[in-house]
Amino acid sequence: MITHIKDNKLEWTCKVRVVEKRNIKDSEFSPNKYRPYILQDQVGTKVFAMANSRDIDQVDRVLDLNKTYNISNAVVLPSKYNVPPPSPHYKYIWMLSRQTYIEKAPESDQIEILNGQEDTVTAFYEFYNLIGTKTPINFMAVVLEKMPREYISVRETAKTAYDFTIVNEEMKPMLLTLWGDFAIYQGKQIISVLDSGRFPIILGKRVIVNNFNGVSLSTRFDSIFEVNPTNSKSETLKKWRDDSIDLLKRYIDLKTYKNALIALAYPPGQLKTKVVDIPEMNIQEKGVWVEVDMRIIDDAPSFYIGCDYCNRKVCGPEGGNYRCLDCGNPHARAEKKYKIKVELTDETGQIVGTIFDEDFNRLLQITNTIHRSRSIDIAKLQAKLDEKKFFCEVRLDRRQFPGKSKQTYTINGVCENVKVSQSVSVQGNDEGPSTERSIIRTLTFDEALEEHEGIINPAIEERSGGNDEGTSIEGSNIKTLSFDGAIQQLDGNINPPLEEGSPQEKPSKKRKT
DNA sequence: TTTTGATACTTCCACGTGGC
DNA sequence: GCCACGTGGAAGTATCAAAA
Repeated sequence: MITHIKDNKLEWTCKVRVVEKRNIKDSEFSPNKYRPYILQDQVGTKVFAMANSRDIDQVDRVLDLNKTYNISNAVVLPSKYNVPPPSPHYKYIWMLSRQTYIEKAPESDQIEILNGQEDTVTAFYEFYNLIGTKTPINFMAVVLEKMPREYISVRETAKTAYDFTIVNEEMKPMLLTLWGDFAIYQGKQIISVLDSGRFPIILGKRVIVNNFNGVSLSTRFDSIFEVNPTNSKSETLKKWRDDSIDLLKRYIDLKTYKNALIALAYPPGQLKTKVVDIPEMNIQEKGVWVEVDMRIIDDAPSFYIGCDYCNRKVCGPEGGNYRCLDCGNPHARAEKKYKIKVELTDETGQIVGTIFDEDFNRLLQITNTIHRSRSIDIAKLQAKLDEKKFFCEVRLDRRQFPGKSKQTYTINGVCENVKVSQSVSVQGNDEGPSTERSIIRTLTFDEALEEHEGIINPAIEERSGGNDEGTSIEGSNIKTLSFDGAIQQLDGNINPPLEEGSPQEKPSKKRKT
């Protein structure tokens, strides 16, 4: 047992499983490098082990993740630092080197993982409620593509960071940002799989949920990843992936990651805040949802020219191709980015906020106004907005501009508030079981398609895929976006996911009222 | 030799000083 | 001697990446 090993005076052998291999790191106080490992014995005690500069490569070739070894006579040192060890009662560190006797245990004699709790995978629909909480979570997903951003400008420096779009088996899309070493090691590994034409499965541990792009995942210093993990949980996801390749490719073309907020927050299920209460609330990280009328304040939609990926302004011609110096996007396209001021009103008060490009385009889609038209008639648009109520997420804008007199708000995730004929639910803040999941409701962006009442369509299968006029996505027969973020394929040649727990499978099992 | 973020900002506390 | 207050360093914590 690990707990019996406290010095180097005795000859010892201990059977352990490699439960974590962390990335190689630079030593804080010397020019050396080290690689940390976490080993676990049969009773669940964990030990922090590491290999140093000149031994890393050799030790690494022997120790495989999730395999069991008999390790003898490693150098054992007391931990000098205040950082909690992986098992609080064992404050020693094992130094692994070329002198360490490491023997692979036979397949019949492997240590099974004992601790279920810390390996629990968090479901995507819980992510929205975890924004800004810094809670480390685990997740498993299919990686769709690498996004063009190469780095993030943090203050005066550019920090390496790669974004990937990922989806789960409910086709909920979102971004995963790998910072620093994670971009260099795991990022490159993922890219090489993607480059070979396959979509890897990724198991991530101890990542946090951020509000970038509405909702996204981001690494912490101690995050770990497994690309194409070999455990039983991943088999189901793998099978689903292999059955859904065409749908995944379609998702890439449609840039569905831009719908992450609507997909993961599920606006109809969110608690609505009254407008009058907003100024009193701290809503920087995760906003609050309101149910409002919308009035456009600007006479004409204002815009700027910016990077098609990171939205940052560039002083260049619209349509130009360039390298974005703000995010490193090597094939950036200078696009018109809309930005309009609107007034949101409910029965308690009103508030002024800004709607940026993505949500402005959503507004145009909702009102069936021609996408990216050269001149948008605000009066006509307003007339269409007047017929509707909207769900929006409101966040406090923490940026201070010169001459900014009062607090401003940013309006995200704009979608139409339509009557929901059946009650639907979403995972709330309570710790309810995950089976209390909503059924898919389809939000139509194409008003002409059906009468208004059909905008929420409970029965996807009943829809016919015939009339494609007015669809907002050119050359595609996809025309609806569910609140769950899944673009529905209507011609039926792709099977929707029907895994256990998928919304279609058990539409109304346990619904909250 | 070798240790799980770095940094900017905030809060806390010991200590010094001056007034009473 | 006690208290209020200021100061500096230590300790703790919040932030790091939206768009003008």
